[in-house]
This record gives sequence, C-alpha cells and structure tokens, in this order.
Amino acid sequence: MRSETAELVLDVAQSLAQTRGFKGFSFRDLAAAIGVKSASIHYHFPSKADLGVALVRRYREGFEDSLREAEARGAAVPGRLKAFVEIFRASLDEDRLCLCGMLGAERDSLPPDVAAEVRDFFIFCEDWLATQMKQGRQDGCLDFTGAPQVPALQLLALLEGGLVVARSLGDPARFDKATACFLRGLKSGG
Amino acid sequence: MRSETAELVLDVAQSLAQTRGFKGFSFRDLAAAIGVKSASIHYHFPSKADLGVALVRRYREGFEDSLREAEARGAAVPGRLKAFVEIFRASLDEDRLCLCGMLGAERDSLPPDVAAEVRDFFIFCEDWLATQMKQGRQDGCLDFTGAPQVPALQLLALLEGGLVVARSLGDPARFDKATACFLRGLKSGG
DNA sequence: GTCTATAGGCAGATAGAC
DNA sequence: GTCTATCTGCCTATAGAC
Repeated sequence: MRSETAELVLDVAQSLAQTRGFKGFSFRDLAAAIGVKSASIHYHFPSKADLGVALVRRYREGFEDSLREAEARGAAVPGRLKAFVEIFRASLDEDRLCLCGMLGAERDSLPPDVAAEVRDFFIFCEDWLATQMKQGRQDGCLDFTGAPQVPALQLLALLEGGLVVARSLGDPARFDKATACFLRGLKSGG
Repeated sequence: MRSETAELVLDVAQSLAQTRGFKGFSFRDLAAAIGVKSASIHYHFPSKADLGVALVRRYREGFEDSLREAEARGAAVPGRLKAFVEIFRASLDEDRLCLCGMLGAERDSLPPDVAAEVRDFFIFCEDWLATQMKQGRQDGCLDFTGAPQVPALQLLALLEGGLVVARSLGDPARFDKATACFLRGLKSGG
C-alpha cells in the first residue's frame, strides 16, 4: 500500500510527465503542486528514477484494469478495441500524451529502469491487441490477412503518433478521424 | 548563408535532439562535440530558442528537398510514398526519432517559436501526403474511400508512433512490418 | 512525515579580452 | 569567431531538527 501523499505525488507527476516530459518537471514542481517541500517528495521516492518506475508501473496497471473491465462487461472484440482507443483519446481531452509515448520518445535521457518499464508497457499493449485481433478474426468480426501482430502494431503506433500530431496541431478531430477510419477498415465488410 | 561552424552545430544538435530531446542537450554538449567553448555556440545562436527554430526549419527544408527529388525522379505515387517512409526509416537506422516527433511530444516544454515550427512541419507533411493520396486515387494506383486527408494523417501518425514504439523495443523490424502492410493496404487490388 | 538548510553540479546567458 | 571568466538560477539529493 502506498500513502495518500505518495499517490498524490504520482498523480501530479503523471500529469506533468504527460505534458512536459520526464525532464520537464522537478521535485520542486511536485512539492509546490501538493503544498509540501521537495525534501518530502524524496521521503516517498528517494530518487527521480524511483518515482519514474513507480509512475510507469502504476500507469500500466491502470491500463490493465481498464481493459479487464471492458472484457468483464462482456464487450466483443470491436468494443474492446474501442475501449483501448478511448483510453488514449481521453489523454487528448486533457491535452496530454500517453505517458509511455512521451517517455518512449525520451528513452535516451531516461534512467534505465524507467526505460525498461516503458518497454514492458509497449509489449503488454502489443500482446493484448494481438490477442484481440486474433480472436476478432476467429469470431468473423475482423478481416485482415497475415499475422495478428501487424494490425496490433499498426494500431499502437497510430495511437501514439496520432496523439503527438493531433496535439501538436491543436486538433483532436484529426486523431478521431485517423483512428475511427482505421478501426472501420479492420471490420469485416468495412 | 550559414557559416561552416553553424552548420556543424546544427548537425550535432539535431542528432542529440533526435535521441535525447530538446532538453536533453546543452550548449556545453554541442561545444564539446565540435571542439569549441559554449560561448562560441552563443555567437552563432544567441539563445537556445534561436537554435531550435533553425534546427526545425532546416529539417523541414531537408524533407522538402528529398521529396522534390523523388518527384523529379519521375516516381509515381507509390514510389513517392515509399520515399517518404524511407526518410523516417533512415532515422531508425541511427537509433533516432523524427526530430519533429520528438519535439512535438515535448511541445509544452518548448520555446513557443520552436513549437510553431514543429506545427508547420506537420502541416507540410499532411498536405504533401494528402496531395499524393488524391493523385494516387485519380491515377488508379491507390484505393481508399473518403477524404485523402485521412490516409495522409494515418500514415503520418503511423510513422511517428512507429518510430517511438520500434525504437523503444529495440526492433526496427516492427516499424517495417507496420508501414509495409499499411502501404500495401492502400494499393488498389491489395 | 515534514521541515530548514545546504551541498555540488549543471543549465542558459553575458562581458570583455584577443 | 573564439576565448576566459562569471553571474544567476535551477536541479537532484542529503543531513539533521522537529
């Protein structure tokens, strides 16, 4: 279990990391935002690398929870893919990137442990998506040729890149167009 | 005309920006790499914002030159799209991102002038790609429904995101699979 | 758990000699 | 054009009181 303050720190850190990047916020920024001194942040997370690892791990767990929930709702494959897309889309509403899209870009200036967590996140996404693609084709609701890994990778890349481009242009609609048409193209008879 | 040293500075800065991000390199880094002192860098580029603007502008001009060259070669639309993809792919060979993919992610911690140049870059790419898509459909070599802007955006996002994911996973082949299959899907009869 | 205080380093930027 | 020297400010991180 993590203390309330530690969770608050992670909330603020995530928001700043998704907008400014890992090097774009400091312990002082976090401290000021929650009304403590930076030394207190170090009490909860000794180093910035520790904070980064916790940040990405929690982020991935959030993804896993959301997706499990979509599966538990009994959603079929297209609904599950839509749920996946909407997690990304929600970031855009707050003018943020995917945390791991941001950190993945910054890889070479990241503490190695953090970079490893980002890698794990992408692997998780690719695996989950590939599983859905395979299942969808079996169910007859998706139509594509070749390995399920390919549309999985395409969707993941489209989402990560779509956030960057749409946010840079200040136009979320561009993200919506690109992703909606991609999903439509995957559907059998679409 | 820019001095030889200034061009050298831009070369090093571009390489570092594509790997570590804009906040991931300093005037001292650039100076050390080319064997001068940081004050000399300030002589050529008074502020880091000035350097950033010059960097992105030169990058876009390089794109424009490469694409004009592909058109001048008499390449048809599929060949032109391939040329576009290969500019991105070349970054991956050096374990770099697209400069504007990186800077676009970092937008909120960028000098405003630099962010504006990045926006211009994306607009240019979208326009160029949309023009190709439209032409390709007229020529009968591309097959898609709806506005040409949509596959243009999809390809741009796929490339930017594909670089981040593939580089994060240390596997350029993932970029190749995703992009090759996307281009194949666009071709009529494919 | 949070504080004050501080160490030690690196950042962008400038002044002025050569 | 490049240099030395320096200013000012921010960063991560730690020691030790409360």
